Amino acid sequence: MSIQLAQSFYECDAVTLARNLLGCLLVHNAPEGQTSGIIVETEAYRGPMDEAAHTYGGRKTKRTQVMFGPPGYAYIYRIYGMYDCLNVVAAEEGCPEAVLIRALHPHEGLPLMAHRRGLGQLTPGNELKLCSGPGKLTQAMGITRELNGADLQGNTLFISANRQYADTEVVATPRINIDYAGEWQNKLWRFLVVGSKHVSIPYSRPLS
DNA sequence: TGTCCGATTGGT
DNA sequence: CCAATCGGACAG
Repeated sequence: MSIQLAQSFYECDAVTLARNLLGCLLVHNAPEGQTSGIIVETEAYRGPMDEAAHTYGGRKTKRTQVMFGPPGYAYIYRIYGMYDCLNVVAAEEGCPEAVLIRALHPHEGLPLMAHRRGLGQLTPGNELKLCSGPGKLTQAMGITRELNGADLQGNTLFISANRQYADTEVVATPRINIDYAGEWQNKLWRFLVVGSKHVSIPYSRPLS
């Protein structure tokens, strides 16, 4: 039995939240079963000033609407016409910041994850392919755009405290695939757990 | 309405 | 390196 993170946990800037979400447990209760995983990789996207963010320049559209709402809600969008990406809304209402969940260490429901990913049976060799990327983890956990705007205080999709990582166990790198973002691509706003084999792009060396 | 392109992934 | 595949953002 796990308890949802309090809404106050999300009431901080996206960079802080991205760091603090490492080690927390993401849970999805679906009709087919429950799946969960420990968050091992995140990226922060900060409101109007961040050229990489969907809300750059204060763009408030149908898609980005939930980012302008209160913290602790799911912002889920479709990318490349085929994958859904899960974000957690941060900061406060009217301040459109969010954290992209990029990778999980699978915890519960691994056979179901393997099935949803189209990998057939769960095997030792499959395990690293389940949730090692933003598109993979939503597919594995059955998280779709139907859950866009979901309240993370609910019982369907939520995050609970699990373990905490010390700063020595965490690394910050530039964000992935945001070449269009000018100088903002240099911000060290991607956070990963050092040594985790479940991240999207493995950490190899310190940046400096 | 038309065009361009993406906070990705998997295969060549 | 490149195709898949389609909704969002924006120009006209």
